[in-house]
Amino acid sequence: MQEPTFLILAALAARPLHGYGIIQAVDGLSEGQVKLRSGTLYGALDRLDQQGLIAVDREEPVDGRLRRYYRLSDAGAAALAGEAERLRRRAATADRQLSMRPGLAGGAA
Amino acid sequence: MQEPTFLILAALAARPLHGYGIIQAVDGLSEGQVKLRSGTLYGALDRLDQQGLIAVDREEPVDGRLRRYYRLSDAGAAALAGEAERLRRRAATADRQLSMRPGLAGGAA
DNA sequence: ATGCATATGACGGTTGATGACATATGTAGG
DNA sequence: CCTACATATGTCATCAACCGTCATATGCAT
Repeated sequence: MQEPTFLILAALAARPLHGYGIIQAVDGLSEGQVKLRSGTLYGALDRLDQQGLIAVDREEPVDGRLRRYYRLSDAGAAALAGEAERLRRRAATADRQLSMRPGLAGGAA
Repeated sequence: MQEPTFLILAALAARPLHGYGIIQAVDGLSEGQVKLRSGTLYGALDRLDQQGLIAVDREEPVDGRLRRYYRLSDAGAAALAGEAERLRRRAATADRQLSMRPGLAGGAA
């Protein structure tokens, strides 16, 4: 799972959001590091919906246009939690390996 | 940076390795979760070399064939450390968001 | 002799992210 | 009034990275 996908799920975990709301939430969650493009977003939304990780929560007509809210499904929450755990393991692994790096003073070896 | 790339850098952090050694190291580091394909590996090796994150350490002729060892560069170590930190933040963000999930007993809200 | 681990590498296909574009309303400023 | 920007949804072509498969070759064990 890539970062944009991961952050979309994370954004939807707290509450249902519509497309533009997700873009803003991801911007906030990533401290401005990840600017989600609409191309990335709507493609990911379709994909995640098909995979059952998210679902349409409700549709509200605003200014004569349909605003679609998505929410995280139970499967999506599980996937997100699993991925978070995975990331933590990877980070720990990298640190462990870096501490064994040759030519480093203060190595644990 | 994707997971295979990340794990290649992590594998090389501890010591220089040749291609097949990296495949085995990644398998071990990921506790068998990530089986690196040779197609992924050699493509990533070329790319990371071009980016200056890894470098050829030495070349040893074994059985009439060249075995090429790569090592992590300083830039690669910095990139790996930065990415690890990034992963940790993402994991924490996801957990925080999940704890705010509606319909959950025991939410911190 | 058959098969498996070791070992390097190329090639085509798929997936997911990116960048650019199209479209439309509300709002603020000149 | 006109311009520009935030809000808002969506499509399309392209690209980067990964995946699966194939090709090739040696050493070792059965």
